[in-house]
Amino acid sequence: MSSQIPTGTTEPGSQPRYAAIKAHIRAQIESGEWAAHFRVPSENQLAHDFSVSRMTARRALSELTDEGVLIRSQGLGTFVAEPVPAGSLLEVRNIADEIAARGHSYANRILKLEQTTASTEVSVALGLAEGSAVYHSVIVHLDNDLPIQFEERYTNPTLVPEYLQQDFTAATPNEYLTRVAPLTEADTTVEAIGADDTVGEALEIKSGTACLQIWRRTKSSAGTVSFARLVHPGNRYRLGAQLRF
Amino acid sequence: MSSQIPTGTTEPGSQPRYAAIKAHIRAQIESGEWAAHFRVPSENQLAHDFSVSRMTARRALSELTDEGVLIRSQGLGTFVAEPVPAGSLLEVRNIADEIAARGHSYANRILKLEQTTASTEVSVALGLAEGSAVYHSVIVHLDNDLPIQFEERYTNPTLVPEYLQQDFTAATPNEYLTRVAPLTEADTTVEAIGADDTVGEALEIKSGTACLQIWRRTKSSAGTVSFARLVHPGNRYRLGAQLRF
DNA sequence: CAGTGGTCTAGACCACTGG
DNA sequence: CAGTGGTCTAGACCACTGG
Repeated sequence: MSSQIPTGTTEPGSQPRYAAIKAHIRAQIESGEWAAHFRVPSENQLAHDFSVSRMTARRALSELTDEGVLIRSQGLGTFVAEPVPAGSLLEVRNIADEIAARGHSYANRILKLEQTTASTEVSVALGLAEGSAVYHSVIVHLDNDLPIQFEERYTNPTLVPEYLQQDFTAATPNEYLTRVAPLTEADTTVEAIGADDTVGEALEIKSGTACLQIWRRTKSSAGTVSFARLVHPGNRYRLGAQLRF
Repeated sequence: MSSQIPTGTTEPGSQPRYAAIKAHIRAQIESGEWAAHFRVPSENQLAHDFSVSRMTARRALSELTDEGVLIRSQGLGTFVAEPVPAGSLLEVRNIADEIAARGHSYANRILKLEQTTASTEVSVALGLAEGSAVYHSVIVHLDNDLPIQFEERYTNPTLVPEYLQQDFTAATPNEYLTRVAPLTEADTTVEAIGADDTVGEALEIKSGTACLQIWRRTKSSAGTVSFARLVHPGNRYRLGAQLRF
């Protein structure tokens, strides 16, 4: 980092300077030198230490934040992030129970609870005509006050007419539905996505953060009960399964 | 975007300018105006259209690229990305067969095939003493020449002594292991991660891109055969399961 | 208040692609 | 060659946090 390099140029064959700074920070964390919650040097400090502009130091910190390695807070500083909890995959468990089983406190935020009309996707999933009335809820579930699941759910009003009258702060949709329309079948799809703006805001993470997105269609003996989209911040959740053959 | 705004300032209460540009691009894509493979305006064009500096236009394009919405190529331009394929979850299927089942061409790149010593994590997973000799392979699997899985695998040399002598361009590790040490049990963990630099390079995606990471420990009657880490680009892969109760 | 991160500018040089 | 995206600078103003 000592030789003079002209603007916008990188030494041939070497990595970009922001990448060198990222590597340095990762190395400190992996060696244990910088533990979780350790406050890493500020943008200005790194810019000085590595003889780069603040924008370049900033890029290193921003990318590591996007990658879940660091956490930034305006006015406070940048800190080393910490590891993750875990959930179940082959069962359809109630998130509140999962959290309680970990000995953590559970809470939620109800963002929407309304009747709406079925989009093409929702109508196909629930086996209803397009434009039919469906119930729609959006709830954020919190583990020790930290958002851990964004739940968007469409429910068949014929099978669960009382859905909108429930108090979901007391019992989650999963808990309620399991009681009134026992589960006989579930289709699940799992994928990784970058959070969009809506999800990012709800989960208090940056747009683009890697998230586990689970689509789940649940059926009871009477038909398809609901269609849910569950989004978990990648660094705050895992799914596990033990298979036997 | 017409009023003069001083440097570094945003109109109070409004979103940042890069966010406005992102929203505009998303709107074009969602309305169908810009289909997959459509070439979006260049950084300079957007900078001119929105009266911002190129760095600000660039930020909008970069973030959308990180989020899997766009694909960028130096010298060519920036293009609208397209939707995704899908795989299976409850079985342990051979990726080459999955790809063939979709009617696509399969190929792979063998990055490593070596003997090494077991780290703490690997020794625990395989039930060996720390520092024991283990076989290690790193292979990238391609679907129609597009990287779709980064497979890093540690194998127990006692149970599969011929592992390093195999030609994995002809039969994948999964295929070979299934033949010589039939599967009796598998532990699977699924999570979302942002790609690190190694994985990003191997999968030809940007560091930080959302990926599905699957940890899988496979056992046969004789013991734990191998411990694998499978990383899929989030926008190129899905896992599905149908559960019955 | 000084220090932090967040947004933004107007330039620069570079590697890479197609024609 | 002109046009594209990739890296980088040296400044600016801002909102926010703690003391």
